Parts: sequence; C-alpha cells; structure tokens
Amino acid sequence: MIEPSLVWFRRDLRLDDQPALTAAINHGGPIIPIYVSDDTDQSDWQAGAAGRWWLHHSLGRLNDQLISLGSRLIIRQGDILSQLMSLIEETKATAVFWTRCYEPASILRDSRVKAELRSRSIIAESSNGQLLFEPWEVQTKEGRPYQVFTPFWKSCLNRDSPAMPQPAPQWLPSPEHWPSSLTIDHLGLLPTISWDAGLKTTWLTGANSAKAELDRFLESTVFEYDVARDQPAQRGTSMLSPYLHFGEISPRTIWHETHRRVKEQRGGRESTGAETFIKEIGWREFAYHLLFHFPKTTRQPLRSEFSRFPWREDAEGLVAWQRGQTGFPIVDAGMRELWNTGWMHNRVRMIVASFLVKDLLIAWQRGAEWFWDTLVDADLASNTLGWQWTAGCGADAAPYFRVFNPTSQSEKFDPSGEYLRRWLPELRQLPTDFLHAPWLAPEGVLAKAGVYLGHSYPYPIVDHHEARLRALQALSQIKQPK
DNA sequence: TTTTGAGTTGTTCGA
DNA sequence: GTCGAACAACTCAAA
Repeated sequence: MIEPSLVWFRRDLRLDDQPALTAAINHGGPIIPIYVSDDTDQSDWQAGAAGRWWLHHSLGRLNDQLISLGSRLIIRQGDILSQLMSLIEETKATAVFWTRCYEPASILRDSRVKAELRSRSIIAESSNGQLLFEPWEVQTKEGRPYQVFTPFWKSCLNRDSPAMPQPAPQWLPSPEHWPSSLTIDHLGLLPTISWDAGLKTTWLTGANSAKAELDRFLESTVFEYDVARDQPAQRGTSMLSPYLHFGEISPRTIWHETHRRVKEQRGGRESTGAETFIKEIGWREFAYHLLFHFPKTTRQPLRSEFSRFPWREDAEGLVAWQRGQTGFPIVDAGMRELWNTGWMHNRVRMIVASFLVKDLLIAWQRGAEWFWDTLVDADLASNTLGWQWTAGCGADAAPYFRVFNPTSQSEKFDPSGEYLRRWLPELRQLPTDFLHAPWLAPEGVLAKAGVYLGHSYPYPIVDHHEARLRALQALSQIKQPK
C-alpha cells in the first residue's frame, strides 16, 4: 500500500492542467489536498485586501470541486513547514507536490521547504503550472535575461509550444481518515467592514467561472480584441486577470483554447485580435521573467538613474487620486471603478498611472502599493512591470515625452462618455462635449447639469499643461551628465 | 568588437 | 480637421 501524498495548493486553485495533482496521482496512493495560510509570514507584499477577498471565495470553489470528486480541501494556518510536518505526521504522507510560485519571497520559502522536506526523506516535487515558459529557460544568445519585450516574445514563440493542458481527474483517491481542518472563514480573509458589495456583484470566482469567462471571450470578443480592448465602456477585454493570478485558469489552457478557436472559427486565417490577446499573455510571461531576474524591481527602479528622480511628497494629491477626486473625469472614473469592483480597465490603468507619476510626480511605488491592495488581480510581477513602464524607469521604458493627456485620452477612448457616466453619477447630466473636461464648461451648462465645481465635483487638482512641462523638466534632471 | 536596427499603448505643433 | 514631423539620447539584442 502506498502512503498518502499532500497536494499543496497555493496560487493554482484549479483541478485541470494541474501538474502537481497529476504528479500526486501518478505517484499513487491517497491524495490530501491542502491549503496553508501562513500568518507568521513577515515577508514583503502579502496579499492585499481585494486579493484576500478573492482568495476566500476561490478556496470555497476549489473545495466544492474537490468534494464533487470525492475529496476535500484541508485548511491550515501557521508557519508553512511546521504545518506541513504536522500534516505529514498525522497522515503518514511521504510526498508533497506543488505548483511553482515565482515571487522572490516565495522562491526563498519554497526552496527552504523543499530542502527541509527532502532532508527528512519526504518526496518534495514542484512543477510549472503558472507560466508558458520558465523564466530561466528564455534567454538571449549571450545567455542573459531579456529586457525588451519584442525580442523576448519572439524568442518564446520560437520555442516548443507549451504542453497541452491535462483534463481534471474524474475522481480522487482519499485517505481512510481525513486530518483536521480549519474552515475557510477561520482564515479571516474577508473584510471586517463590508466594503465588498461591488466585488460581490462584479465577480464569480472559481475555475468553472474562469472557463465560462474564457468561453465568452473566445466566442467573438477576441476577434475584435485589438481594437475593442481600448474602449473602457465596452467589455472588450478577457477579464481573466484575477483567475490567472490565482491559477483558476492556466496560461496553457488560454493559449491552446485560443489557438483552437481561431482555427475553428477562422479556418486558419490569421486573427489580429487573437494574436494581440496572446501577446498580452506574453507580457505576463515577460513580467515574470523580469521579476525572476531582477527581484529588487518591486521597490527599486530597473534603470538606476531613476533612483535620483525628484519625486514629490504629496499626501493630499495621493488621497485625491486614490478616492477618484482629482477633477479629471477619466482618472476619477477609473479610480472609482477600481474601488468598487477591484478591477480597472487596462487603458484606464495607464491613464491613471501616468497621471499619478507624471502629473502629480508621486513615486510609482505609491501607485503600485494602492493597486496591490485594491486590485483583485494584483500580481507582483505584472504590477511591478506596469508601474515601472509607466514611470519610464523599467524595461521597455516609455519614451520620456510620453505623457498621457487625460482629456484627449478620454475623448479618444470613451467618446460617448458612457464609461465616465457609469462611474461619475455627479456628472451624468453634463453634455458629452463638456464631460471630459468639466472645468471648461460655461457656468450655465454646469448649473443646468447640477454640477457645482468645487462642491459636487472637484476642480482639477493640477493644470495638465503645466504638470506636463514640470514632468519633462524633472525627467531632464536625471539625464546622464555630459 | 563593432555596427545596426529597433524599441506596447503619446502629444503637440505647424503646415 | 487632418497629417507628418519632432520630441533625447540610450540601451538592448543580434548580426
């Protein structure tokens, strides 16, 4: 008889394309799925409030799925290694399988856990279920990590296609006796004051919902993706980011399903939309590649000259930005969408980020921290890449002169003002001509729409024209002397 | 070693 | 209103 093995779930909350689970099945013997919440962990970048909310619900969905296979999820809390050891002792398990995480703190923790387990003659195996390509496998001809996306992605596409996803098992062998388990509620992942109403109405968590969302997207949206993804009022993006972050869907599934659907519906004809979409998955890969090779970039600029950039301390500006009270409708709409739903449209993320970093000259790290706490898809790799890119201090840095104009971005990507009206009820009555820049509206128009600048909606907290010049000036300051 | 081409998402200005 | 050029210079990756 083969002793049980533990399948240690972390950010791979699914049962299909789940190599850790496959490894346990192949190993033989009963399988004990576990989740350990480490409340002793002091490392940087603990899951933020929105991410914890998502995790709570997703653990429930994973448990549901396991129950339907005759299994269940065992929940523990405490130091990882001691919890694993106590489970091993209790269940007589001789093997632990898990899917790799790539955050610097996770790598450190997992390699210690692996070494400790092996030193106790426990089988400890990790596998890749979260990325199309391992960060260390993709390298330049000189054997170095890539720092520019295009050659990185070209090199990825020249490699063998990612493996086909494995279907979920039909049934899981269970132990005679289950070890004790906490309830998910016990982990205290939900907020104590209920600010999560908007999250509840926006999201269905879990692997089944992820699959449904992918199907919806691949039905037709993906073929318009290259254009529609820039319209925040539309549902033109996949909205798969939180599922990807928690591993409720795997990038391999997205990759193969997308290619399959393009073949099916387009008979092999190329689809710019689908290609652009897969490229976005490529950006996620690139973010992990960079985080793996440059772990300090979560706090420090990749381009070192930016460590002397003259960022401003501006507590008031930061709060106005966080609360969606900057007086720039597109910025405020985005920040309120974020606060309400735990998500923000990609185009708007760029606009609000550019505004914080360039118009307010507030350090990108402050923005990254806010996103980290409020996004349900908060992902250390993507968040770091995104903010460094916007600030111009990261890989593929934006040219110094690329400063988003919030008004023209708004007019260009939300021409009808539908997105603005959705999130800014106090501006709903304004004619579209003045909606993107209410401070330019005549008194009479504002009064008729019930808008009282400085009262019902703020005046712009900066003059964008001046702020742009100030940002360009600040950037010129850090240019290499001579 | 040196050279060459290229680099996610923009804005403004002037013709 | 539309269009092309200018906006720094640098670094990366590959030949």
